[in-house]
Amino acid sequence: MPPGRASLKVITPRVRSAATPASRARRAVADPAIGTTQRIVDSITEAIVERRLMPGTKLAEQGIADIFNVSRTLVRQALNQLSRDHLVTLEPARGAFVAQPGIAEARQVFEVRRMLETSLVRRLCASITDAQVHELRTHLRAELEAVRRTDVPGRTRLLADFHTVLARMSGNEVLAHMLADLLSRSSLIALMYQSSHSAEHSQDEHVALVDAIERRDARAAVRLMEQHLHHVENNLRLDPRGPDLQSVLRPG
Amino acid sequence: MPPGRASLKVITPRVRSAATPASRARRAVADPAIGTTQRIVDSITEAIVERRLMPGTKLAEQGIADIFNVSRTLVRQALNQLSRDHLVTLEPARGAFVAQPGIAEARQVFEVRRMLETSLVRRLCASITDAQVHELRTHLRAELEAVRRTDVPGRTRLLADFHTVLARMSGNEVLAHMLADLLSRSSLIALMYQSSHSAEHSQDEHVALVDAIERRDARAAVRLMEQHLHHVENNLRLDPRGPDLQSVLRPG
DNA sequence: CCAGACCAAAGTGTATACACTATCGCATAC
DNA sequence: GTATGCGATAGTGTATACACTTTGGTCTGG
Repeated sequence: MPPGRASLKVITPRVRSAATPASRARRAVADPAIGTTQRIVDSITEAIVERRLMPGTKLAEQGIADIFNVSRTLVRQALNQLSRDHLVTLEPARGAFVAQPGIAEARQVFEVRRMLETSLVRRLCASITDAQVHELRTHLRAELEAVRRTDVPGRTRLLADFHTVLARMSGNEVLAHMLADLLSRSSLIALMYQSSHSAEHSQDEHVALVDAIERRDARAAVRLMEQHLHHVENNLRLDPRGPDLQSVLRPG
Repeated sequence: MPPGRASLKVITPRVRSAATPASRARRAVADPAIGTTQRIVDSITEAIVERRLMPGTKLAEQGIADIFNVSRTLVRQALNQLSRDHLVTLEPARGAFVAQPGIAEARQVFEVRRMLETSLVRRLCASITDAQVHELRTHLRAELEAVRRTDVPGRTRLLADFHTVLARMSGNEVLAHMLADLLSRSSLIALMYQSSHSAEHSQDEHVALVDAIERRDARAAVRLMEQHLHHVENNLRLDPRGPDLQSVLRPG
């Protein structure tokens, strides 16, 4: 424990400004005017998605508390939230661990994503504006650049963000929240079962999808989204036998 | 505060059995071998869905803590979970209140339900077994009885449970969880904007839907589910002007 | 009589204390 | 040599303590 902590007692301004629950997991450190607990959640989320915390890693409360210079109380709150996001698993009286989604869960996540995202693009074809199409194009350019310069963490984030952007454009926040949940779980899944899925391929499919959306061709857009998600899923190592020893050997 | 509490100190057995996170909000009181926090969550959930706690009601931590004979710590955990379920709203430094979903949120919830549940029934038509159809029929009979004897809380619960049962039958737990979330929010919404939607009508539609599913007629099943959800939504008082004063007059 | 400042009571936010459980090493028995 | 049991340590689960914020009422000045 760091010395000389008693007199510090930094009083957080604690602004009550909407708190924007949508903007999570971006810029973890040094973000004032946001809840302390949320900062911890964001920090851990980022660490997990960026592969700095591997699945199965134990997250000891006191350790995290020391890092953030807070008490275990806030860390527990953060871990609780993360467990609701399915990014960590809470085992009673044993502690918190970075989640290890099993094969079944992975398939289920992708199935629900297909359900939601196909409906999403169909809806978007009817409601999207030219400005929004332009925004998508801008995003696609950023993706392409990240892929070209093989910026692995950047392209990973951008390729996932593409789906988040689509969800936000629907204007349906309930949908956007649920999809955000599924996307962070997908990140963990990709991380565990990733094989040789090429980023270029995903990027190409994103472009084709936006083309269809721009044409307001709902039928094609739905088909492209469905294919895209199938491709991503099928490029994972989700064979029953394989590197899933981890979930087989779990204490349960 | 109840007297003579110091020496009680009942030690909960704290069994580590799976904890079945799916089975929530059923039989709140006196359920051993389940977490204390979960008992509080279930209890409040039940109270909200059964209209014993009206939207906007303040949920003071110490008050709840006294009722359950626990410390505010556990109550806070419970309230945090409930806020993740969108059943209560947490206002910083002001407290927890039973949520008051606005009109926009209501429409969004129903839109996402249509996305998920139409896909759900399509999928069920391909995978459902005769035993599962039988289970659905049994549920429909229970609904019918509750409607016939005008058992209002019972029929409300059964009509909502119908959708939960469908979700569980898909075998997709991720989907089931998300739908459970949307259903509890729908309960709150119905509670706030309920007009004259007749329970008989919903029950009829459930029967027609199961008929289509039994025939494995995906096209019809999807259409019936879509219509059903539209009917439920359209029978709410979701006009911009109207009894939504509550959300208009909210402190924000 | 109304407006604004001030004060007390109540309630939330965070830290800390304490009880209990799991884990791991080590000793002992077989 | 392996297995079983015991004890020390670390870590989680819950309660309590305390600081700060909100809130409602009262008092004072206009």
